[in-house]
Amino acid sequence: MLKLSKLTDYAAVIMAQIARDPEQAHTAAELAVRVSLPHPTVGKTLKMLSKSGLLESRRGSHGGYVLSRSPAEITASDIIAAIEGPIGMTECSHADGDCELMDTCGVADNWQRVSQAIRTLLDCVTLAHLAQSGPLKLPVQLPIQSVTLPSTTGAVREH
Amino acid sequence: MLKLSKLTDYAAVIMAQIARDPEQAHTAAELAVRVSLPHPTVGKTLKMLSKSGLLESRRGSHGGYVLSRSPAEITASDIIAAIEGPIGMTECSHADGDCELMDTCGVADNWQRVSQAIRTLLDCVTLAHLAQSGPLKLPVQLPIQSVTLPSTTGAVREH
DNA sequence: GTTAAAGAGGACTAAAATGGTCCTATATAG
DNA sequence: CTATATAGGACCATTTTAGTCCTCTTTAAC
Repeated sequence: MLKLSKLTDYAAVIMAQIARDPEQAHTAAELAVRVSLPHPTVGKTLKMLSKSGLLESRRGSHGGYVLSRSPAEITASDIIAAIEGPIGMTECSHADGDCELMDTCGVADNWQRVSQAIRTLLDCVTLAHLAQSGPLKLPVQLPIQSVTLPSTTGAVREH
Repeated sequence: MLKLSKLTDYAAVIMAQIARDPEQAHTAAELAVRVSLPHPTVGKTLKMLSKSGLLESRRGSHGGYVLSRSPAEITASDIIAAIEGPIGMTECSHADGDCELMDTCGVADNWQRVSQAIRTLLDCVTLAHLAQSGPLKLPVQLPIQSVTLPSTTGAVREH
């Protein structure tokens, strides 16, 4: 399924919520109500986002969270990485290269390229995009310039 | 992490192994040795791949598995979907729309666009690509023509 | 100062997904 | 008839994930 974890999903929703009112500081309690999720869970998510530097927190009375950068400067990659750690399709796509199947694997290099392509894609999607309420009519080509894949004779399929 | 499951990883390695010698029928036992994985696990993976139509099986003595299409016509999407089911980053990106948080979510549409982009990307990666042993020097631009994202004022970041 | 509101940090539990094994049935070649 | 394979599940152990809770610290207001 290549799915995001629930917490990551929550994180995106919460970040979008904050992005729609970026001046205010938002408390966990308030956000929990807005996104219809339990307070402790929202709190946990906010802590993670804060710890990875996507949010800034103010403690004490009148405290809460604000975005540490503008919505256009926070990417989907950032949010995913904040909750799930480094983005990669395989263990070996980022790790310290201690996969014992390296020699019999034979596909590691190419999976890494694909992982890189997905990272690039997610780098292009900003919180500003995500926070937009409805689907927009204006299509924009996604630039994936930095992505390269090995060429096989005619093996790129057309769809 | 946006990670593939181990079984999917195995599936890719196994498919690549078969793709490198596509004439022969390969038994689970033989492939298990080649990819240094336990026989039962390889067997399970092969069954899944066979059930989704990526492999054809011949039972009985002298049996085994062969690709049901050429390596250039089997995509990474196919392999992932065979093991993990439909590709999508969120529950709602393919399901029957019964997410109870729909109204407070506000990001569903855009996640679905991103999911679609990843699907398109993975559709462009074929088994022929994956089966290539080493990293290749010939870079090829990935065509992501069919992918569109909502446009926000200048919110697409350059990298 | 005291108090109330808020986040920080971590421990803990319950539930779900995943990985892996094994068993029985069925098909096929020789 | 027998040996060799896959088909199809059942099953269990492990890991991951989700979710809750408790205590500590910080801050603002009175």
